[in-house]
Amino acid sequence: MTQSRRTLPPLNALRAFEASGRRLNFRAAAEELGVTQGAVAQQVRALEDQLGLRLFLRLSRGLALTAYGTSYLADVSRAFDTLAEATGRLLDRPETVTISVTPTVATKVLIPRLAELYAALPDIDLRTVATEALSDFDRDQVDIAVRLTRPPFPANLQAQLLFRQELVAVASPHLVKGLTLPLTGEELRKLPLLHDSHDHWRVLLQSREKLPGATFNHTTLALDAALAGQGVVLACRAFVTADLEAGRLVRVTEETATIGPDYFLVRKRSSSPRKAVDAVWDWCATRLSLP
Amino acid sequence: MTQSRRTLPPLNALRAFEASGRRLNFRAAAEELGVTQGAVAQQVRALEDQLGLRLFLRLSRGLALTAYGTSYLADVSRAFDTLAEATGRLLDRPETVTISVTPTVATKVLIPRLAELYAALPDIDLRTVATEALSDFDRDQVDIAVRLTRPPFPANLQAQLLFRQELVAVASPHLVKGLTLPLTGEELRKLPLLHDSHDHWRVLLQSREKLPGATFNHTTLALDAALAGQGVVLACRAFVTADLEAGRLVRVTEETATIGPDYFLVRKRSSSPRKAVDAVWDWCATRLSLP
DNA sequence: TGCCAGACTGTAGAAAATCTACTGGATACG
DNA sequence: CGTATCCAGTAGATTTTCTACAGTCTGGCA
Repeated sequence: MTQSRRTLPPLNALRAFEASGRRLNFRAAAEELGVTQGAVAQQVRALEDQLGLRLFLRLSRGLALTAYGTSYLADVSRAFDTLAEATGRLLDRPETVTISVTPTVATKVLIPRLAELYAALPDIDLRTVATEALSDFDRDQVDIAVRLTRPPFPANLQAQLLFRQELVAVASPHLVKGLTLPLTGEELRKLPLLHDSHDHWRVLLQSREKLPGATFNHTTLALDAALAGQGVVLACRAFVTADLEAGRLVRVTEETATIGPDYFLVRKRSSSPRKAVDAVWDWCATRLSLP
Repeated sequence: MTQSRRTLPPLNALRAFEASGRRLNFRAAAEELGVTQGAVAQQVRALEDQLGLRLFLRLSRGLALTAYGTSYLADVSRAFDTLAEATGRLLDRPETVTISVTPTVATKVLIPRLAELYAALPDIDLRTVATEALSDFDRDQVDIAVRLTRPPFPANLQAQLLFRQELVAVASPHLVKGLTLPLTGEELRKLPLLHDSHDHWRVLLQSREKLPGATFNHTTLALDAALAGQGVVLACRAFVTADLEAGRLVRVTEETATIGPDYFLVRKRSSSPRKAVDAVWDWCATRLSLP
């Protein structure tokens, strides 16, 4: 078997034989394979030559299989069917699309819209992977990512801007009850400030010093704290839109600061686009960007 | 299915994947396939690219199959096994060798030596086809032929002289009982002459006229008539050697006439010689030629 | 009968796929 | 740390494959 693996006939010639045997006509087989009649005839001739026997009888009008050809065709067809089925299964596998996002994007942007995604693309099984950083599309079997990045992008990546980091200062309405909004800088500094690992307060307040206040390693945690009335958090507008609309948070100043880098939808360019990935990509591009 | 036949991945890439998956090492797979490591890696990369998913995890030291790779490998291996088995069956088929000869050669030369052939090559199953003319090696699935022909031969044919047409006049000893051998031309003309379709008597006797006597459409029939004492036949020495040695026939004159064309062993040149055919060819070349 | 259409064969040159030969990066092992 | 052994990636060479076209053969048709 190992032996015969090495002496397998040219596979493309086998494919030509299989098609020709099914159609009993080189021209039809050629059409099916997308080549010319001569190419198929040549391949089959080479195969017969290598095997040292005729697979077809050449009739004046078409082909007929020899006894050898008939039995060989049955086996070869079976093998190609196996390959076709296996490949089909591989490609038609449950349309799982894996999206890799930061924890904050997951909590604040993606998860709230999952129901909508499911309604729009019911056949797609989305796997959400929340990690701080994406190491490798292939290794992690990730189809699409949302990442904080900036151009230029490597040629093998496709990237589309989702939203910029438009920072707004927000707090629970309970925290600022009795104060007039927007707050002045003076008033703001008196409130507890909540920090995430990006520490954008210094940018917004143009402060050189380290500002006091609780620190969280994920923006989403700082936001949770803000929702709980524990302070004012500076967050990307995209992450708080829903909470603002629902009145769970309020903007405490009118200032905004847009800083880089930006949130991009990213994927690897592939020569064989998967429909499900395309669909999720398109959905993300429209629904995850700010209106 | 017809659909997926068209979208089958590149077959050579599948073969590279199969070997790599078995060995879990591109270099080993490359060696098995007789190419370089780069070639295999390239093929596998192209396959993964087309399928749009990773089949292998590239580890620092070798490869590991992904989940997709594992299940795909099983199916692809199965398909290649099918092909290998089918091809093996086709090539290891009972070693039938077909030899096409004229009826006379069959009766007088080949069949008397079949036992010897079987003793020399017991694993070979010889199929003897006796026909007046050979139309087509391929069409008739003929491996070797013995034919009356003359050079030059087409480049795709291999030919080897077996024996020339050395005509001798023979008769049953009963027919010439009482006569002194060799006969004179005079005496010869008084005996019944047996004719086959070649009608060589006119050559030997330098006769312009049509000579009288029974006519047979095969030399072998004329010889049978001679054996039965019905006349004198002019036949190729090669066809009567055994009967002469056994005393069933005697030469009635000492004259011989060698005429063209000659008997040649002929076969089609093939890029994939079959051992059994080679063996029969060699046997014929030595055993069927005159000593 | 003569001729055309449609089938395959065979071949030379063009086009494409594949391979080789490297360079380079990563990791395990002593 | 240096060495050996993986795999990745690339450019150019090589080989394979395809196309285009000329030939041959045969059946059907006027």
